[in-house]
Amino acid sequence: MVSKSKMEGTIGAKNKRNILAAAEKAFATHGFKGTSVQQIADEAELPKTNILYYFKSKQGLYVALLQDIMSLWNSRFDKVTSDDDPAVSLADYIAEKMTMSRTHPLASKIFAMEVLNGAPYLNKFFRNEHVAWMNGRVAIIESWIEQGRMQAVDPNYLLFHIWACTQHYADFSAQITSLRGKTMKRADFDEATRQLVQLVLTGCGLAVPQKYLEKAE
Amino acid sequence: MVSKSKMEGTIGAKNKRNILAAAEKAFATHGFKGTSVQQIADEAELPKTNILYYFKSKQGLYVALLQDIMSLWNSRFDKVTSDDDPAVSLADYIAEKMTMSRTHPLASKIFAMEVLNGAPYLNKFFRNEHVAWMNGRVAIIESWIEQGRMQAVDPNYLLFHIWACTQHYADFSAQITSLRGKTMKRADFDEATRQLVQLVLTGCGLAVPQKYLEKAE
DNA sequence: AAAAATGATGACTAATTGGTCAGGATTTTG
DNA sequence: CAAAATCCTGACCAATTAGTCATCATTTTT
Repeated sequence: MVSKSKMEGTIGAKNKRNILAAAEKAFATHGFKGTSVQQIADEAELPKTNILYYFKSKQGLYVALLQDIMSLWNSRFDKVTSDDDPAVSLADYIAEKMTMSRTHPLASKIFAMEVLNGAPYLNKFFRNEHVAWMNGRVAIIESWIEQGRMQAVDPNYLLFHIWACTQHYADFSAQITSLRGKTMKRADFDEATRQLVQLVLTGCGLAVPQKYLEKAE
Repeated sequence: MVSKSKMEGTIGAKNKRNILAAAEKAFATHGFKGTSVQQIADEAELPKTNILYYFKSKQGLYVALLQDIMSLWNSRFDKVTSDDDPAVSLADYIAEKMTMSRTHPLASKIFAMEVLNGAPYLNKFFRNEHVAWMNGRVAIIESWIEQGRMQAVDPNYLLFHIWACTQHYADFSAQITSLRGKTMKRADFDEATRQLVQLVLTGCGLAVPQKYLEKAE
């Protein structure tokens, strides 16, 4: 096989991925303090010392995982412009975030816990990239409003509310499952997406795009 | 003073309140595992053993605190009937929950953490009182819809979304503060409430009650 | 005021846990 | 194949921490 040379220690990379996946599961269920390196080792089926070999410390592993998670937050909404359609753009963004909650609930939970605890490892990120992102998106939404293409709502609060609702399905799944008596399946997420899109778009004086009106994608 | 006899060890009650307040602060900031009994003792300005004297164990203290917190969740919305006005009832409920996030953010955070971790101590509560409450409220909203007084939305998801948005202001305050560059003051909460009421009520095809339209209460 | 109940606390213990280290195995490179 | 780099791990250690216990102090009750 020729595909090895500079392929960056395939063995190490594989182990790191395995450890990160195990850490995600453990940290999401028990928090940073509540998770022992031994638990992660058991989950990864590796001896504890091997975890510390690849990541200098428990904290180092946690920070690496957090970075991994933040990179998942990228979205098509990042590139929306004031020429795009507000209804479609917002609806798609909501749907995208709902999909994230369905497919990466653990990542969402770890992020939530980090923020709950005052975001000690994210404050730098928040104050830099994140503020810039926010300013950009707020400007787009404001331009839609100026163009008379949607109701005058405060874009900041609108975004907060979209995040709150979409992330809720991952973060509060225990409560939702108890109340419904059954877990949220793919179809339930689709219905929740439709309900949320309807609520938000109607609330912004926008027509709901066709594809969010019925049982289809 | 005559008011002592069966007043249930005023001294003990006072200490318990003090300890619970200290525990709330500590648990909200560091989670259950991340908080040591010593930290709570320091916060309460009492020797550690005194904490263990009043509450049998760290877990016992945590459970007592959790019960305290759950009792805060009671609301006027619990008693709303199908004869009440949907717009006013929902708007007031949203406002009430927003006030809770402003005045009891620590309680909200502890609840959120508990649910994030799978709600091990709340599952019983969820399956009993909480499900009953939910069924009752869903029935009321459905009756409003049948009476043609509001849009046909799924009441379950509507309630999830109201909780998500209102609690978000307590649970994610670190992120919100970073993005805004300043903390949410009373006036900001009022504005957020107005924005959310407008979003949800309009989204449900309801007119926004007068008192949520301008800068007044 | 004696007795009983409640409140208070320092000293100690057993268990957990993050991390080190020395030495060995395996893989990659020259 | 030899050397270098990377990978692997058992044994061990120091720090933290929940909880116990014996003892003493204060308050309440009789």
